[in-house]
Amino acid sequence: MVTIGDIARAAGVSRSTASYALSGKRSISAQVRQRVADAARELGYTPNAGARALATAETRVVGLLAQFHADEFAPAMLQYMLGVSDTARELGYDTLLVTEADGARALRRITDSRMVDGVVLLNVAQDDARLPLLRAAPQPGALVGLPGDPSGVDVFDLDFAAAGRAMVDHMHRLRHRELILVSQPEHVVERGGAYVWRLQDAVVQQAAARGIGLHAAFGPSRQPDVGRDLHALLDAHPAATGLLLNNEAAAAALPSVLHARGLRAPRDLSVIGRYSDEFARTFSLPFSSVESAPDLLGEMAVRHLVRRITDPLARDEPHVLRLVPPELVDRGSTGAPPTARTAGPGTPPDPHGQGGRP
Amino acid sequence: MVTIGDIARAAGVSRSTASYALSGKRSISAQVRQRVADAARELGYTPNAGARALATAETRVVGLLAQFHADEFAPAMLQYMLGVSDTARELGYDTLLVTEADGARALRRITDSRMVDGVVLLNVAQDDARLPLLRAAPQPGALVGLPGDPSGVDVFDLDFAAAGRAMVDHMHRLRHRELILVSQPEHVVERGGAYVWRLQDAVVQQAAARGIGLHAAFGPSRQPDVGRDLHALLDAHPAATGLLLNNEAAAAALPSVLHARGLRAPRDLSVIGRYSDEFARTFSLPFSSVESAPDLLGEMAVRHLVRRITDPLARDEPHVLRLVPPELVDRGSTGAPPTARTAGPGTPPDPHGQGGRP
DNA sequence: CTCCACCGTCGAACCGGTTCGACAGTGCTC
DNA sequence: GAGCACTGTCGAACCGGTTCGACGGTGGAG
Repeated sequence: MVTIGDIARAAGVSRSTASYALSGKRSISAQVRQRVADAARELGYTPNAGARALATAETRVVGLLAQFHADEFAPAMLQYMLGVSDTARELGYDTLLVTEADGARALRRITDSRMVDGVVLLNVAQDDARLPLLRAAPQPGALVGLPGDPSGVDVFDLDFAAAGRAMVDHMHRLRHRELILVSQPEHVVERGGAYVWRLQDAVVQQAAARGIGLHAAFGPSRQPDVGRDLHALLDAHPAATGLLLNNEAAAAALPSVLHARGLRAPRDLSVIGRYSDEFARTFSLPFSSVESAPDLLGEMAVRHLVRRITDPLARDEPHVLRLVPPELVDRGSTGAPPTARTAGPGTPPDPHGQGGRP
Repeated sequence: MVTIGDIARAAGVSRSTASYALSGKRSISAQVRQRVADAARELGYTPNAGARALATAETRVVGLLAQFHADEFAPAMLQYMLGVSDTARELGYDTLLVTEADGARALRRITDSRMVDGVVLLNVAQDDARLPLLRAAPQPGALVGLPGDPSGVDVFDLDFAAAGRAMVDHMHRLRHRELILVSQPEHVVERGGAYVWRLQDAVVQQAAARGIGLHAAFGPSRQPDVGRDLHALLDAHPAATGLLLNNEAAAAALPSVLHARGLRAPRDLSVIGRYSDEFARTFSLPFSSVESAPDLLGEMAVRHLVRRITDPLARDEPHVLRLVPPELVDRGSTGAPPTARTAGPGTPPDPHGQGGRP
């Protein structure tokens, strides 16, 4: 391999001069600078990353810790990963992807060995085992996902509570009186997927405040369960005229379910999901949704992370906790409720009698 | 940070002795070995990755080059990535994820700077710009995807030709006489996505050999185009009784299309896709499919790559080109053809008159 | 008892960069 | 014309590991 010594020899200068000529950290005569640049180009010189890391104590690599659980919807994760990776590259950083099941051990490995200058954690749980390690690590960290204790790191997430309220309010404005909410699988909640109940609690509260009947359920993340469960929910609550989905798999399965039941949105049922526009287009999902903005969140996390890495002043700034406001993308799947959801006989319009607002 | 010098001092030995005690590359007395191990554990010693890379000329990192094109179906890529990443970790390697648009430049960067010990290329095109660079690089490389010239690297891919023949033969055994094939968007082919025409050519040939009528079309990769195109195809070829899909987006959109037309598989139309079982479960796809085995392919690529990295004998072994045989996963979406696909009036059973086999 | 082999340990060199301090040479000021 | 500041370059040290060659000490063979 070609080293800086080779460049120096070719340019007829010392190694240190070659280094300064390339980095520009000291003034170097124009002739020497040119000779060094020419030599580097001709010999095809690329600095050895390990040697540079050793000398400068920085690697220009960020760690990306993604955890994949069997009961979660993996494809949604890809968009976060791309947001992180693309932004990192734009800022001159490479991305070390870690998908190890034991995220805490992996985090310790890459931080202790100084493989990375900073770390982005995806899919952060309420009480995330990786967090204490990250706080103790010498490298800064940024999270996508809000943990119970956000201290010591920069946190970025969708404002799930506001998203829940926006969903309910949208339905309320259209005069819906009874809604179904399908959340993520209960396992996700048990594991600490706080965003599930952040949205759910907000939906429940806002529905109560608006005098709207609400049926909240956890949905599976896989077929055929998720389709079966959707059928069961619609069977169980025939008076519900609106469906809120905080579950990508349920959204993906819903078109088949609706068609099987001869229902159409928004004629028979209004539907709002919570997923990205990219996701909707890729999977042919015709439902309005609260944009989850994975690429944006990944990008924000990396930008803040890199600022903390490179700007010595930024290292001691107070940590940010940024919840991006939800944006409802209208794909025309909501409208006024039908008088009764099914044309079938005897379905009462409001069997729950929760009444309207005063 | 704690270095091997700290360990050596704590254990009362020299740095070299500490190194040998930890690596076991020379015989060391049991007492010293124990003292060093204790010191390392108590002080929480982890070797500095950069220093080790500099000294040993290996990083224990593999590069993963994934290219995302706007007109391709991104989620399918995730499974390849996980296959690579998980297997690499199992073998003691970390994964440097590169999603840069200019894959050739990225490849040069990570190989020249010795950030990686080897490279896996995903989504390899017929005439892939990254390939000449990879052959010239000092690190070994493995591909997922078959290029025009597979020399100098290990290649792993699904046997798309065999997959095409298997699809046709399956339909032929069920006595279908007219089929539609939906491939990837034409842009994918133009860019060099050889797998598209490897499957398509095989389907065309095998159909001709079996005396089956075939309508081959490129499908878009996004909604709403893909749904519209499926409708148009079914309109244009009312006599076709079987549908072959080499296009994930089309498979994802098909359930809605079928329901909208009042068709059911396999009663009215037999369907075979080409995607992974994981993919089918995640996206609620009820169609039989040729398993594309992304995790397996990623795993094979990494295993061979690591063997070439670590085994000095393996470096000079002839390169392998492994096409894994297709496996048809039966989800019950194929059956005998109906006498006519639609119950509507006047659809001739075999308007193309290609006739059966002798 | 001597010689030799082997075991366990150490010091030094090396990997390929970066950076600090020194210093020769130049041009300016007074 | 002496003193000074500044510019451009160099040598050496350092980052934190690994590894080579040397060497003292021990035990066994002859």
